[in-house]
Amino acid sequence: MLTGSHAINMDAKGRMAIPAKVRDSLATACAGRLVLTAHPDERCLLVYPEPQWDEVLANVQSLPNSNRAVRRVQRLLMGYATPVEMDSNGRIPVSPTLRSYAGLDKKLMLVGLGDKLELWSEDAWLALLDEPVDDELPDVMQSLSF
Amino acid sequence: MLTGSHAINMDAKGRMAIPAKVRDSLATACAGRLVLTAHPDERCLLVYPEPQWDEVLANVQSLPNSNRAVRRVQRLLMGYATPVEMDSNGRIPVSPTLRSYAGLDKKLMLVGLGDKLELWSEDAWLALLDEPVDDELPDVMQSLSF
DNA sequence: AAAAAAAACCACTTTTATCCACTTTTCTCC
DNA sequence: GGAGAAAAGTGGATAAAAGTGGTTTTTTTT
Repeated sequence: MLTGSHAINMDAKGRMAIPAKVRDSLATACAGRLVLTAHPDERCLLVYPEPQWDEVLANVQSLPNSNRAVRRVQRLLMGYATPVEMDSNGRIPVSPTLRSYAGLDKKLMLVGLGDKLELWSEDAWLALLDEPVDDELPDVMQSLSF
Repeated sequence: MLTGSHAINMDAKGRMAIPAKVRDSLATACAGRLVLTAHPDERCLLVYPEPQWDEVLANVQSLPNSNRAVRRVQRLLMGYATPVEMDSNGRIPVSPTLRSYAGLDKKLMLVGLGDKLELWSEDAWLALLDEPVDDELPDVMQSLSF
C-alpha cells in the first residue's frame, strides 16, 4: 500500500530519489519497475507500479475513440507513458517532457494514493491544498465520517 | 475510549511524547501501532489506532474518484497517511510534511475524540475556540442536549 | 569517428533511528 | 504536608541508513 507524502528534491540531471519507505513498498509491488505518465485532469504526474499500469492501459485502450474527451485522455495517458527503473541509489530519471507537463523544477512532492503515486511540484501541491472546494459532494460522501 | 486534551511539546527532532494515559488506552486499542494523517477540513492531524484507520481507508478508497472533491479527500487522507510506532520512551516522530500541513511547531494540543485523536498546533487550537460558529446545525443536532 | 547524452558507479554528507542518561513531576506512605 | 520512590518526560550521543553530488564509462547520434 502506497501512502504518505514526501518532499523530494530533483537534482540538476533530472533525477529524483524515491524515499526509502516508498522504495520498499515498490520492491514488493513491482520489483522496482515503474511507469511515469501525465495525469489527465491535473498538471501532475502519475507513478504506477508496472502491473497496475498494465491494467490502466488495457482499460484506456479499449475506450471508443470516436469521443473527443476519450482521445484526449488517451493522448495524455498513453502519450506520456514512460517506463523507468531505479538506479543503484534508488533514483529514477524524469524526462524533460514529463517535467515540463507537470511544471517540475527542484522541489517536488510525492504522494502515495494506494495503488499509485502522484508527483507534484511543491508549488502546485501547496496551491491545491489552499484551493476552495466548490464541487457538490456525491451522496456517498455526505455520510462519510473520519 | 480516547478523551481529554493534552498540551504537549515537540522536540527539535520532531518527536512528541504521547501522554502516559493516552498511551495506556492505545496499548489496548492497537498495541501502539498508529497512523497519522491530515484532516481534510481543518489544518490539523488525525491520529488513528491502526484498526480504526483500516476502516476509514476502506471507505475512502471505495469512493468514485471521478469527482473532484473526492480526489481532494483521497489526496489528503491517503496521501498523508503515515504509520508510526512509539519508541522506547513512548514518543512518535512526526514527519516534516505532516508538521507543515498542520503548522506544528513546538507547542501542540492532542485531543481525544473517542476512537481517534486530533493533533493541533496550540495556536490553531486556541483560535478555533474563539471562532464563531455560523453553520446551520444538522437536524440530529437540534435535539441534542448536554 | 567525434561529440553529446545517458546510464552506471563511487564517495561523501546528511538525516534518521535507537539507545542511554538525566531531570522533573506525580504518587504514596509516613 | 513532606520525603522518598517511581514513573513520566526531555535531551543528547552514536551508529546505521538514506540522500546527494560528482566522475567515469557506455551508448547513441550526427
